[in-house]
Amino acid sequence: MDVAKKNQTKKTTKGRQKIEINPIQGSNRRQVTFSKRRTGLIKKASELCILCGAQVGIITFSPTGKKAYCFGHPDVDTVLAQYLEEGEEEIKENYEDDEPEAATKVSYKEYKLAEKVLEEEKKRAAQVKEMQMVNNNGRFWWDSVDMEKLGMEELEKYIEAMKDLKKNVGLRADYLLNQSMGIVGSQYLNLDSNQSL
Amino acid sequence: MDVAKKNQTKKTTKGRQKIEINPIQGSNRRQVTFSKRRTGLIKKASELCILCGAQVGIITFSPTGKKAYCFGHPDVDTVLAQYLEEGEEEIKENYEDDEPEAATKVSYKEYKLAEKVLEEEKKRAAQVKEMQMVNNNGRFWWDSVDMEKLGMEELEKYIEAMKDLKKNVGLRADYLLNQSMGIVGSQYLNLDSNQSL
DNA sequence: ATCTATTAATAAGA
DNA sequence: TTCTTATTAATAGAT
Repeated sequence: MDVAKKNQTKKTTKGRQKIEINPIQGSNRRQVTFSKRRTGLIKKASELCILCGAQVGIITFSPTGKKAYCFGHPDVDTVLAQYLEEGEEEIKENYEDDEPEAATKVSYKEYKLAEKVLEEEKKRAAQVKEMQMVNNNGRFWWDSVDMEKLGMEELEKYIEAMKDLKKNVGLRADYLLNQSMGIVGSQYLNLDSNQSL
Repeated sequence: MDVAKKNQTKKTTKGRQKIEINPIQGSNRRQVTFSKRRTGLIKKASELCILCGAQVGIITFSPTGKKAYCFGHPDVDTVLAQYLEEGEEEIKENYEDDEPEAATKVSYKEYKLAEKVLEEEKKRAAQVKEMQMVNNNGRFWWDSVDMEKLGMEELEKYIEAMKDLKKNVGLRADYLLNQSMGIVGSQYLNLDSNQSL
């Protein structure tokens, strides 16, 4: 504080005021606070990473707007992947007792997340062009009847196509598996193909 | 501060000291700081949620130990799923122009995440018992030769088994698809089944 | 864990 | 959003 300000008898601001931690009503004030505190949160997180060598991932959404503000060290996706892998470890532990029932002991968080990703994949897959790469006149490449009629060269091509597909879109293959079940079902069993698996 | 302490001329502590944000060397001191600051970080996050109605997800790993300390509002997986869906939206936008090349424009973060999860699935799947549910004397249920020999009842059972499997473990089905490719490959094409797809 | 002297974050105002 | 300040809140070091 410089001398001029020190000599002022009237304080220029009220300074920081004590607040209760309750929802802020004014939307403008709320947005300002969100901005300030989000910055502070991420600063704290980065300090934690540097001081302690920790890995931290943060994702924030303001109530209005769908924009995600993220922080991650080393990066958000690495931390997320480790979080998911931890879920995998828990499943492994569950298998140790070798009971058949162990198969149903899947962590809820893993299942829920996989389910959401899968749902998105399914929705979008209908519009995807390269789906036709593994579909030959409506027959999928593992369709039992036609499989053996294919020459080695053709079969190899389909397998390569499947590999590329997998490389490019990851979970897309899951959709194909669903489709195959639907096809077998409607062909032999008259199942409703819209039912959710 | 009570009167007795007030009258002491010697200060009882040095109080908070200024520190530089650099890696803490002593592992004990580092662990203490991690614990304190992790608590502080999560407190700040919860305040942000309440004050501003924000959604926040935090995942932290200390450098030692694989334990994840998480915070989430409404919960970690909801926030994660929204983060992933945001990636999906970006992909959808890429599809708008209907180019064939658009199919390969998968967000790197989505691909990397799916890849990691998939890798874990593959590693562990070899040990999983219920794999045998879809395996009949070494033949997979969609094995072309034997498929048509199965009765309706048996086939239906296998499909139900597959559905349960899918319901329980989400991405596990991907492994089966890999296996099917490996089997077809080694049977007809003499591919190395250990190659990564 | 608890204690404080001190630094750091931030509410309000401009 | 960015800046200022008075004040509250977080925490480093020690116990």
